[in-house]
Amino acid sequence: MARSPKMSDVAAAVGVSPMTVSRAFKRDASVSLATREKILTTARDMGYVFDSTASNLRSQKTGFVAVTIPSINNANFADTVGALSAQLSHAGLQVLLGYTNYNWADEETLIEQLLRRRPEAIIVTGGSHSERATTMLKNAGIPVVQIWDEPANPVDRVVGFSNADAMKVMVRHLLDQGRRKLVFLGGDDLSDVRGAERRAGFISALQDAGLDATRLINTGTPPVSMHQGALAMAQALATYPDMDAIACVSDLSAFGALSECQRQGICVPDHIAIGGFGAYDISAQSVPAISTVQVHSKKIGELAAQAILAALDTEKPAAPKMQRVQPDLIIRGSTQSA
Amino acid sequence: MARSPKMSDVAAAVGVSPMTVSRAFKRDASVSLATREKILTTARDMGYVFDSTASNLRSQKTGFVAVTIPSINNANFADTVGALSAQLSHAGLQVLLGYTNYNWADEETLIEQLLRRRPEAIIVTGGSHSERATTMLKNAGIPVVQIWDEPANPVDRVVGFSNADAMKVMVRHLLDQGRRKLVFLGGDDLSDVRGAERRAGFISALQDAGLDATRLINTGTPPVSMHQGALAMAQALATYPDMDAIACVSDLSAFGALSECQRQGICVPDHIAIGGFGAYDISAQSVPAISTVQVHSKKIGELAAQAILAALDTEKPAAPKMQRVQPDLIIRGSTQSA
DNA sequence: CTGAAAGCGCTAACAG
DNA sequence: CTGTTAGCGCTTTCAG
Repeated sequence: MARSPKMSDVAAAVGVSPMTVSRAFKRDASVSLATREKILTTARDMGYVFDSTASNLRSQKTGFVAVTIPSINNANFADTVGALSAQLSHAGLQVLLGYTNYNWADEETLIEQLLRRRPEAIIVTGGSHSERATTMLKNAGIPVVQIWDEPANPVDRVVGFSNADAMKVMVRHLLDQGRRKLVFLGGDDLSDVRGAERRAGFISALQDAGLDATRLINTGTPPVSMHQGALAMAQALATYPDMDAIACVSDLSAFGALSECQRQGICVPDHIAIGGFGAYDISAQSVPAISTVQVHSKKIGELAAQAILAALDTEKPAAPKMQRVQPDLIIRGSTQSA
Repeated sequence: MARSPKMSDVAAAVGVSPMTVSRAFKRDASVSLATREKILTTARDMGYVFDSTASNLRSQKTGFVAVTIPSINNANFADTVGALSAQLSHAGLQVLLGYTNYNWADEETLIEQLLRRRPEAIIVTGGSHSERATTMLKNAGIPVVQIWDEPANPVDRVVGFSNADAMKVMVRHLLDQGRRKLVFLGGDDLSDVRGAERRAGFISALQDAGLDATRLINTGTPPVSMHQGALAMAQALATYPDMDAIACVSDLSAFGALSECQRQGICVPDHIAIGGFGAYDISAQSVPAISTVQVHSKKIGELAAQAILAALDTEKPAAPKMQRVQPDLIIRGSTQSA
């Protein structure tokens, strides 16, 4: 197969200048209807494929928005990215996605790799990064949005919430149900910043209530799976036989905990109440359904996209730098008798 | 903030030619150790960020591998993409991901968008596409890998399996357990090619056994959620009160079906056996655990990456065009009494 | 509405 | 090991 045709090849075939072909490929550019049609038909017949790499260099616009998430295999982040992609694609922007593996070093490398591609904006999950990563973000000269967190020192824009406060709401609900001997499952790993914040919220809420806040079960490195949740629940039951409630770092571990209870013949919620986090599908479908914290993953994606579009559109007034997407408590059977 | 520095700015600051700076940024290029170190330090101090867009144009290499999946929110495809990304990143290649929304028209647009970015290879999920999409893939002049399917007319390379055969194995297992009144859940939508194939496998296996193969429950457009699975199960129970087994298009719908049985007080597997598909985490953790078809999502990603790397490396001998990743039946409590 | 000239920032190719 | 020259394929800019 021969070298793939370029714009000048199409131009020669049609009998116009390359510039006219270039215009024919833009929505708004002024080209006569007949000429445009002829160009597009000819281009298609020749198998011409527009070369973005050249366009990007000359126009200094790539149409990329870089996005980092801890892991691709997480329904919450997937929802955020899905909403983000959908919104941005309307504006002709494409998501360039990368995974940090819940790891600062990987994140730093990733951010550098992504910035080399000259994205027009960058969205990072989380509010704490290595020093160099923070510097790179600050100096990138493009809009930066931190999501899924509420950083003390934001780099630029933020669309997030306080993971600690969200967990406090769940703990207070468990206390309202009369539970007093609470255990927390997960969030011990330093690399899982949001998990650690949820754990801190658990501790803080119990201390406020004057209750024992030291019952914490470790699950190791994130992501915390259903299976790890089940193992941790078995450990919790062995360590704290008098426990009457457990708050889990996510719905996945909560479901693992629930299934472990079922295997051991422990009744949920009568004997032990289980609280989840994240409003994954599983929490609505399990029997009993699991009470959880709805974090509005899609909404975060939508707002982040809008923040980007507003920042990129110099015509529009600046949007607020910080947008809080307040999580909601969803009460279900796992914490409340029928 | 001033215009971001370019290579020639770094070169001027260090007192070398831009070419030497360029070489300093390549792993293997020959530059004296002292010079390279000085260049890298100076570049960092200046906040220089290498510009891939220029490099891509000049060297005619982008380092991108385009990948299409139906939906980002699917643990199976996420596993495949995760394995793919990990393998390719070792070779300095970055995944450029796009979603087809289980839709041929969207896929066609997406493939065109991706090809404009000049990826060095493209991996598409599924083996059937619009005519124009197929043409674009064939003419792209880069390695193409179709995954998760076994197309009758492959475009180029394939890493997949027969969804119909995989479902047949599940149906035969149900028959071996003495079940005779089987229902299939899902796979009716034309856009879900793999679901439709599984359904075809169900029908074929039952016909081979001389049994009624007409008990099919529709679930509408993919992806089929847990909730849709539960609704469909309720419909199945109402329509076919004498059913003794149900084969589901995925573990998610199987879990929805299981939870619906639990809500209705129907015992699984004693009264009804439930078969899933995909070996999602949920199938191992539910009570009872769900028998499923393990499709080796990660392995598919790894082999696809290797196929790409082999195709890109002209030194290496050509890998086989078609690689079958045979699914395995996993038998658990949902189809077999303890 | 269309065209000509120049150049985006980097690197292939060649020279030393 | 280092430098020079030219140009990747498109689009900005300026003319007409």
